[in-house]
Amino acid sequence: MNLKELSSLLGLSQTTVSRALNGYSDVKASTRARVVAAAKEHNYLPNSRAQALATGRAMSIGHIIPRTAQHELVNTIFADFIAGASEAYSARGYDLRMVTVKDVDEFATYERLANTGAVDGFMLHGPTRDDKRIQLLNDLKVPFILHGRSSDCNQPYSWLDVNNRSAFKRAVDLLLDLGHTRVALLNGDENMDFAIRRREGFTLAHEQRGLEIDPSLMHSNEMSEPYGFETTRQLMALDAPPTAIVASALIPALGIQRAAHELGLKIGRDLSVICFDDALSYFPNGSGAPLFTATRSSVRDAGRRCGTLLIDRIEAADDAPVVTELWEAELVIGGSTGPNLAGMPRREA
Amino acid sequence: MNLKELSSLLGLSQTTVSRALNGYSDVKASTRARVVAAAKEHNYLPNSRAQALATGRAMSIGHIIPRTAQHELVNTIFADFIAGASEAYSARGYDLRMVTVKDVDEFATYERLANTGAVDGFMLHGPTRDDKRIQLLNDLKVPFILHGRSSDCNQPYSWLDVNNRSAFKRAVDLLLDLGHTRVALLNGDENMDFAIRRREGFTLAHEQRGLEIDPSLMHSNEMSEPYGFETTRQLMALDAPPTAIVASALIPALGIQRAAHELGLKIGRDLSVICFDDALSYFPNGSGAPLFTATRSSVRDAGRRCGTLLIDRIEAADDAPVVTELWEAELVIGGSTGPNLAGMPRREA
DNA sequence: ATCATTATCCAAAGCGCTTTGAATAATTCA
DNA sequence: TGAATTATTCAAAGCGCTTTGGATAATGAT
Repeated sequence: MNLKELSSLLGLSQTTVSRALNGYSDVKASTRARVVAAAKEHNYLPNSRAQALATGRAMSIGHIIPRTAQHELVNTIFADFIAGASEAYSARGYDLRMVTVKDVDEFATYERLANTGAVDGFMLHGPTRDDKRIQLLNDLKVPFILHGRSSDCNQPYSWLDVNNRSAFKRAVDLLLDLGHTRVALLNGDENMDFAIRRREGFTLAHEQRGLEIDPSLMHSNEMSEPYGFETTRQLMALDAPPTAIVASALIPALGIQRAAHELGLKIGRDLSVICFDDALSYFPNGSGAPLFTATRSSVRDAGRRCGTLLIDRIEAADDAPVVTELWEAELVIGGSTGPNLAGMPRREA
Repeated sequence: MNLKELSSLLGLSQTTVSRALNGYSDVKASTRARVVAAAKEHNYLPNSRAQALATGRAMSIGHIIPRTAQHELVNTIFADFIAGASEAYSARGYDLRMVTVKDVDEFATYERLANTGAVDGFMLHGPTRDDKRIQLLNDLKVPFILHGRSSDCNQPYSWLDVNNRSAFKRAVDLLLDLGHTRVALLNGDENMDFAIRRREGFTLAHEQRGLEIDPSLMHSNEMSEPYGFETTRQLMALDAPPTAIVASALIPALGIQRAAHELGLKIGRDLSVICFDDALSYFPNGSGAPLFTATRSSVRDAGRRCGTLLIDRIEAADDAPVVTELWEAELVIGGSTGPNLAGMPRREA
């Protein structure tokens, strides 16, 4: 059933039927009612390809995921983020078009999707320092929003970010207040902007108290469980091991925990741990009381909000000013932090 | 730049330019070369909305994700699966259209996407016993494929599944061979078909040796870390606790591990654990030697293969026979399994 | 040299919708 | 009552591609 058939069935023009269905005010109420009823009865739905061509709107948002050997963006955090974004899209009649590409094709893919009109806008994941996608998309004049920010980028752009610097500063402050003096950092990949800012917060907290940071305590990598595990073993084998660790995510924190257990260290007593908790739905930070002390911000909520902001931009005038939103993470106290005991963790052979 | 502009620029008809670009043999080689060069030079790309309307092909695959209060499909496993599928799509020029819907709207959304021609086919996630989506999509005459199977469904359908029954049977066989007699099951949500089959394998292994299963050893839930943790605590508090556990995923296995540590039990000595390992890229089962003994099958590979099979079906004749593929999981021996010591795990106060 | 092929190219007709610009009918105003 | 509004409806022109069904020119066969 298409428009033509439906309208001839009703004895009306395609124009009237189309306008009736699209809520224009220039069709009589009784006519609209007839049309709507007939559409429902015959299960008529406008062909979205034709609609897209006629309106110039694809009603879809592009998410481009680069594939590389080492860097894996399709991860847990990403999954929750798009779940949130997708909720926002559905609510506004848009949907999510996801394409994974070899990293070398990434730019070309943005260009293709924009120039072929396959999408109305882009969601940008995992921005790096001075992310070149920003300039590209500004030049292409296509709406987009960053989840995160891009340090050292002097182009205008819209973003939503959690205050990673203050989150990590607060985490370190808490540990220093507890008497810890050797705090390790298990950061994410420091090509990523969020990791850069987290390191800044980590550093700032130390600086404000006039503390030097031992470079051997600072690590950066993809946030996997083995990364947490192995780095912790390495750290604890140092001549002066840390008494506390700040980790960039719950997953490496689990690795830290495993290493601690193996070494006979009790988390929260012999070793304090604070992690960033993205509040992933299927990977809660404990049930009830938080397992880990954490700086928490729901990445799913962020996705939902980013989706809404992006669609607002798509539907706004081309020259609408950029929007920015900075979220503060919440600091939740769990069982993984405690005072520094005697300046050295208790060791058991 | 559109077709019309490009062709007038070249002094050719739209027909010829279009056919040149689409590789038809009725255009002179030198003409094609000119056209291709000009297209490249002017950065011409056909408008995909117009193309979709003219060809009747959306070049996109639908993934519909229901949202419910309890059941969360957008999880880790799902993320890796779509990453794989998406690779297959990109390779064939398709992309992935994902929409999350309230569970009550799920069927209507399949219908809408199919009837509006927004997608060319569907990927079905997380099939249940007698999954009603199969009949719906068969009636709609739209290509689709299941990742998994649907017990008790007598409709024809294409699927790719890992042999969950044999995987769990082998896991239990191994434990029984090691002398364990009380083996617990931490299954996934038993509304899901994969969980049903895993339980069958679990049961079958016992039956073949004439062993009764204590119902209090069998659990079923969403596969989260706290689920593994709490269930293990519960199990170990029984009068006759199990000496081995089979878990449906790595994530609850981590919870098992945490509980074991808390109880002073050493995994692989006091408590044996085997889990199903979906080989998630960012959540490896240890690095190097496997952490857990596991039945392993890459869900990402499955996604890639499902994507290819689905596109094959989309591009094949409407009456092409269904395709099915059953993968055997690999059994990898890690450090989490060992012989049953004295029939009772060592307990430490 | 004539007719049948083959190689190239193109005009025009869709694909199924939205939207513009008018036409017509119904009301309102003076 | 006649002019001016206002309310409804519609024919036709796109949107930018692909594809059908010829044309026309070049080549081959007889």
